[in-house]
Order: sequence, then structure tokens, then C-alpha cells
Amino acid sequence: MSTPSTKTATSMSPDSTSGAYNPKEVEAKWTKEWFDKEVFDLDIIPDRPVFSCALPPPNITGNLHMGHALNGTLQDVLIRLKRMQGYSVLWQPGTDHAGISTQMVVERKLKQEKINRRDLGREKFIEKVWEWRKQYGDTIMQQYRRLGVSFSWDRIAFTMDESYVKAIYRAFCILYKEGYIYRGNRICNWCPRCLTSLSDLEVEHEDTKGHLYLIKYPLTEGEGSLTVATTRPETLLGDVAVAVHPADDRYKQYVGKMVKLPLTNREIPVIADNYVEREFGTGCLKITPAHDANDWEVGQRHNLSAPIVIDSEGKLCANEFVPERFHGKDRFVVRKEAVAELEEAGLMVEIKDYEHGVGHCERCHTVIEPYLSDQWYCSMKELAEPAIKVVEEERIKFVPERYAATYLDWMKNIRDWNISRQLWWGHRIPVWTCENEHVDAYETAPEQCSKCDSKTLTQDEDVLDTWFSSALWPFATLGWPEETREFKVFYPTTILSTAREIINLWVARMIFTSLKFVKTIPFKEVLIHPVIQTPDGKRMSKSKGNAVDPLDMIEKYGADANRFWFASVGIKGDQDVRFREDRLDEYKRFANKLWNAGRFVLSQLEGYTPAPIDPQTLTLADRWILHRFNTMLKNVGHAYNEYDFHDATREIYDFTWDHYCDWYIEIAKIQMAKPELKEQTQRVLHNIFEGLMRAMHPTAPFITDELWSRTPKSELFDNYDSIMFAPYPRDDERFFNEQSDAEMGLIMKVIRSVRNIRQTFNVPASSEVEVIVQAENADEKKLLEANVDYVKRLAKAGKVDFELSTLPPRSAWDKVGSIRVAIPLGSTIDIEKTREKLKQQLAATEKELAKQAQIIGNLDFAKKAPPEKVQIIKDQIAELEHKKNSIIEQLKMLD
RNA sequence: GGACAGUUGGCGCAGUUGGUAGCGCACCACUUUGACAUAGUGGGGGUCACUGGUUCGAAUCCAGUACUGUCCACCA
Repeated sequence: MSTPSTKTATSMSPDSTSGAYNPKEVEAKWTKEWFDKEVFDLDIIPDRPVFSCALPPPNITGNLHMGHALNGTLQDVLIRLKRMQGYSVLWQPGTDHAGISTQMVVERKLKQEKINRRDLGREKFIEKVWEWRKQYGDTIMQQYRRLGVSFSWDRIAFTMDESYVKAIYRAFCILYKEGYIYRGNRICNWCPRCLTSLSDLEVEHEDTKGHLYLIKYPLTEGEGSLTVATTRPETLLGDVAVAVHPADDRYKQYVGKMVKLPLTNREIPVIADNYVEREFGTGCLKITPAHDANDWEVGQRHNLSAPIVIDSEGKLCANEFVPERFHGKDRFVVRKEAVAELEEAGLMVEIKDYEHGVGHCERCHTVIEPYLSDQWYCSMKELAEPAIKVVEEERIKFVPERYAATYLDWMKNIRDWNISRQLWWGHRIPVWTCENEHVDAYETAPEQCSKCDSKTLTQDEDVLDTWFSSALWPFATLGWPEETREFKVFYPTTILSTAREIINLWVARMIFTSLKFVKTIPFKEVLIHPVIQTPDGKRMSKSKGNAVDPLDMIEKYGADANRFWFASVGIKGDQDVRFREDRLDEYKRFANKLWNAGRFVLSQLEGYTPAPIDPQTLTLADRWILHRFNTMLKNVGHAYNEYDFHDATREIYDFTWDHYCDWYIEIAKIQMAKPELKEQTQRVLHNIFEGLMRAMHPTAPFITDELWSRTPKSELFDNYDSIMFAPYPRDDERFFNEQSDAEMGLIMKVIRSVRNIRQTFNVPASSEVEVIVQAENADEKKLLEANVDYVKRLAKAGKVDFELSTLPPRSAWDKVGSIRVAIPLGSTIDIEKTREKLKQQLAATEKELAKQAQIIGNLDFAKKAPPEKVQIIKDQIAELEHKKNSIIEQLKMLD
């Protein structure tokens, strides 16, 4: 914002823009311009309203996908809009270290170099990850540039920045000292490939075709047996009981007896527990506390042991519970072998096909193994309470509102959060244990135990769940716990825009952490945008190869066209949107249209000095387009207030193409030819175009900056170096003029009528015709006479006759309300064709008449409908009758 | 199993308080007129998923059904 504005743009030759818009060139030029001038860097302007938001930090392993591009565009539209509206804006960008993902990517890379993480050791490995991050970690930020997003680029944050890490450890220690964080030994979700635990939300349940195995457990005494049902027969080695429902008459007598565990010699008891569903399977449930979360609960209730038979890598353990032949074998291999053995032994009663949900690791898609281990947990119930309240009381609003329910459902049934991960890449849990077994949390590496003299302390091996750090994103990026200026000015942030799939994973956690640590909400509104699916309604995924790369689309259609489409998708419509490339083509053509409109307007401004419009001296068309323009501005402003991007986009698109280009520019050509109207027309043409560029800039920053820079501007804009800092246009009530809309509407209808007749009767486009207009209404007649030039030019009429009371024979005509528009065709008329056309019209009119007659014929309608509605129908009938008679008359004339 | 969405011309979608269905693409015809053929002009095409109900009147309100999609959920 430092260089003076270039008023010389006024004199820019219109020839320098060619016919076709070239997005690539313009985007490259302005990207460079913007970054060279550092226009995006944070600039806190005192005494201004504030608008701020934090970009959901993409993973450093990520590439820009459709979701990023959509969300980025929506936020950028708001940021650019607010900036132009005079707000002090902050859009905090940054990236997430993404524990599991990044570790996976780097491990895979090392594997290609034949290096194993373990051989390397923790420290060396982390060094490798940092190297990787240096090289590739900013890829996605570079990709965002192509979209034209106006982040506060000088403030890119990373969840492993020094100040960010401080925030994490501060947060952890507060929770720890207040007793929210605790160590628990229980069943957790375990990924045998990543070798780490996962939170419930990181497990994807997929319906999988499997089997339900019915296995016989013989009683130790007597002949009988109990048959249990399981989907995972290999886990029976860890069984410690068979449970039945206490009220199940079939099995009551067996409770307390012992059964023999197949494949082993162990004997286990039959117990009774309410958890068992009598209707499911056989009503007998095998209890494997170490390998099933529910069984663990049952085991706890009955004081049962929990033998571990599957290890962290998903292999059978080499211990006394597992027969030697299975030692070290993979769980799925053992499943097959166990099934075979059971069949052999005659203990397999039945194998049923069975479809059920199986948990998979979100990152590597390995089947999750419920695993008994020590993990760090965050106690959630109490922390959730205020977070529920702020949403219930609408201090934080979801847009669309329905997503508040998603959030509240989750929060009200919250379970404790497993925050530890057995990874190397991440924030190491800041808990140290001294040689005297004193455990405590420290914000920085301790020199000495907090509880004794010991100076020998060891830190916990685990790292924090990535989401623990992202939960602090909105305030940690602003410097919390330091009271930085940015923090004071911009926090709480105004909005958060994100995808619905992370409402619980991320949004919920930001809310409760902010309430806990900052004592305030993190943002006022949460915008949830739709998910972009493939054209056939499937989820886009890189691994399935059906994902569309937004960078390819930007390359092909231009960033502005893509942004226009994203904005048109908005957040208020469907919760899923199918990707369609032809939509991008539509907006690409729109950009081209705009470009050419700009070329035309700029070419018409010779000798023109920018000046405001005088509402007093305008023509009908001028008044009309100004009315339309200001109506559009009003609607757009309203739409943005409601976050209705779709509506705003449509308003701009329709105004630009239909009203401004298709009608006003054509009319302007007529007016420009008249010396007395030239300057005024230039003024209207220019003022609207210039304002339109500003109105459109938040959605299409590149093309508008380019065109605006070439557009002459009044001194009012001298201080604005770029359109992005110019004020956003507001509607001016002086230009609202409903009458012009009605009047212009009539003229347009007459023009359309003439065009219609011409084409229906094959009048060559090159020939000028004589048009007869018979207007019964004096005002309408006067209006049409006054604006006859528009009709002449736009309908290609050589002469327009308003006085002829009877039509010459062989005239073709149409009606506009009570006005008859006719073209005498004389010898050129095709009688048969005309007759056929008239008969078609007659049939249509009669059909319509019958429909209306039916409505009016309904006695209840006359009685109960509001009088004005009844009158409307009556008027319509009268008009249709009139039309019908005219057609009949016309047909007679042909004979 | 629960919840939330969607179902309107070939395709993608608009339709704010119920009052004769609109847009873009595609399609047909005409037009290279000095902003734009990535264009202009005109035109054809829909009983608004289905079934009931409320109402003088329903794409619009209510109930149910079907299909599609998403999220949540510890039934082996």
C-alpha cells in the first residue's frame, strides 16, 4: 500500500486488451504484483471494526484439494469484502504438523532408501522429518497462492513453532494440574501398522462382508456344550468366560459351571451379565477382555483377568495362553487356521455370512485392533459443559443452523479423549518421572523433580494427539499465552469456516479449550460448507483416483472462474455438491464476457472525465440500469450478511450478463451516437462498470484488479493502490426507481415481440421491417413513442407506425398486454405457415382460458380467496378472451 | 440402530411467508452487426420421486413410503 496510484491508467489504450480473456497471464501478473508489494501483510488499522478468522491448518503432507479450495475461496470472499468495507482484517494462515500422516510419509520415503525408523533412532528420525518438512511442508501454501487467497501471508504459523509449542505445554500443564489429564489402562483403538493408539474419531467404520462363526464350547462336566457367536474366532484364545443373560431360561442352569475353551486346555466359567443380548447370535457371548472394549467392561464387573493374546503388531503372542503353533503369526492367518482346526474338531457349528462395521485406521486403513494399554486421557465431561452452553445459548452460531445438533449430540455424549500417541513425530508429552517415581507435568524440561531433590528425570515417550495442538489453533497462533497486540485486537475471531466432518474432531475441541484457557469463545459463527463429490455422487479420494485436482482446474479455466463456482456453491444449499466441469466452463465464459464488456466500455471513454451521475437528466434506459445496478448491490449486500454466497454470485452474474451487457450496452451504443447524450451515457456506462468491478472483486480478484487498474477513476479513488483496498460499493437510494423498471420492461417486451415475429415468419435478419404498434393505453403509447429509437435499433425496425388503426392484410402480429405489435408481411408471407402458427396460438390460448375458467368456476374460490386474487384471474380471463378474438379475426384476414 | 440432507425438463441447479414452474449447460433454427461465435436472437422440452392429508388452491404446509448421500453409534 505504498506506491502512489497511477492515474495514467485512464489513458491506457483499449487496444491493449485482446478479444479473449487470458486468465493465466493476468493471474501471474497480479500474484507477482500483490506479493512484491506485500499487500497481504497484516496491517492493523486502529479504530476500525475488526474481522478475523483462522484458516483450518492443512497438513504439511497435504496437497490442495477441492475442499481446501472451496473453503479458501469462501473465506477469501469474506476477507476481501470486509477489507473493502473498511474493517481491520486478519486471516491467519498456517499448517499442521499432522503427526501420523507425516510420520507415515517420511517412513515410506525412508523405506525406499532402505532405512528403518527404528534403526535410525528417535532423534535422527525427527531430524529427517524436519528435513522433509523444510523441503515439502509449504507445498500447499504455495498452491493456495494460485487461488488468489489474501491470507495475512506474513503470519504463516506452524503447530511446531516455538511460540505454539509453548501454548501447547501451557495448556497441557493447566489440564494436568487441575486433574483433567490422567493415565488409564484400558482398551483403546490401536493401529497395528502405525503402532499407535487412536481416538474414537480417527477410526473409520466400514461395513465389511465377513462371517459370524458359531463355535461350540463343551461343558467340562457332562455331555452338553454352549455355542457362542463371534466374528473374530482367533480371539477365543484370550477368552476368560462365556456370558449369558441372567434371565435367559435356556442357559440359566449353566451359570457358574465351567466350559472347555477350544484349541486349548483352559477351562473358563459361565457367567451372567445384563450386557448380553438374548436375541443376538446364540445368546452366548465369549468374553475376551483384552481384545474387545465391551468385554473389557464385562471383565471388570466380574473381576476377570485379561490375558493378552495379540500383540501390538497384530501378531499372536508367544505366551502361555497361545498354543505354540500360533506364536508370532498374523491375526488373520490364525483366524483361518483356527477355523480349520475347529471344523476338524467338530466344534464349528456354523459359519454365516455376516456384514458388520469394522474399524479401520483413518490414515493407513489397517483394521483396528482393540488393544489393552496405558494411555493418557483427558477427562471431558466437565470441560464439555460450558462448551455446550455457549452453543445452546447461541453465543456461537452454526451456519447452517442444523449443524449445532451434530455438535451438541457429540458433546452431550462425550467420552474421555485419548490424547497420547505412540509416535515420534509430534509434541512429546511434557510429563517427567523422577527416579523416586514422582510424576509431574512441566512446561519446560525440568532440572529437578518438583516433589523431591532428584535431578534424574525421564520424559514420557508418547506424543500428543495432533488434534490436541490444533485445538488451540485460533489463540495459539495469536501468541497466547502472551497478550500480543494481535491477540488483543483480533480475538475472539469472527468466524470459522470448515467442513462438517471435523465438527467434533476439531471445532468442538477449539471451543472447549478456548473457554477453558482464554475464558471466552474462539469465534462467533461456524460456517459449514458442503462436501464436493465426484460427478456421480461419490466421495473424492486420492487413493481411489477419482479426485479432481483444483490446480488442474485453475490451469484450465482460470482462478476466478473456479472461485466463482466455489462461491456459487456457497454454504446455504445442499450439504453435498457434485463436481461438474461444465460449471467451470460457464464461469470461464462469464470471465470472458466481463473482459469484453470491459474492453468495450474502456474503448468508449475517449474524452471522458470521471464524474458522478446526475440523477436529474437521465434517459429511461439510464434510470433503469441504475435502478437494476443498485438493486443488485442491495441484494448482494444482504446476501453476504447472511453468508449466502450463492445468492450474491447469482445476482452479480445475472446483472452483468442480462442487464448490463445484453441490454444496457446495446442501448448505450444508440445513445452514444447522439451528441447530446454521449457524455451522460459514458458516465453511466463507466460508473456502473467501475462499481461492478468493486462489487465483484471479492469473488474474482484477478480479473477485477486488472480491469479496474485500466479503468479511469475519480479522485475519490486516488488513495487506493489496488481495488482490494477500495471501498465496497453500496446501493444509493437516489437511484431506486421502480417506475423505470416497469417502463423499460414494456419496451423490452415489445422489442422481443418484434424479434419473435421476425423469426417465426422467417424475416431475414438483414432486412429492416416496418412495425405497427397499436397501443390503446395513452401512457403506454407515449412511452413507446418516446423510446422508439430503442425499438428501431434493437428489433431492427426501419419504421414504427403508431397511428395505423387497421392492420394491412397479411400482417403477422403479437400482443404485449393490450398492445398489439404487428409486421405487415405482404407478399413475403407464407399463408399456410401463418395460419398454422395462429391456430397453434389459438389452441394455446383456449387451453389457458379453460384453465382459468375452471378456477373462477369454482364457487369456493370466489367465496374464500382474497378479492385481489379473484380480480387477477378475472383480468386474465378478459385478456385471454381478447387475445382469442384477435386471433380469430386474424385468421379470417388470411382467407 | 440413530440423526441430518437431497429427490423440480437429458444434465447441474433456483424457486423468501401456498395463487397459472425459472436459470445455466446440452438441443433446434437463424445471425459472423465495429466488446465478446468463450457471442447474439428466437424456439422446443417439466402432471416439481411416490402415496395420503390440510386448503377454494400445494413444487411450496403436514404424515408416511421409496431411492441416494453424509455424519454419529461398544450388539458379539
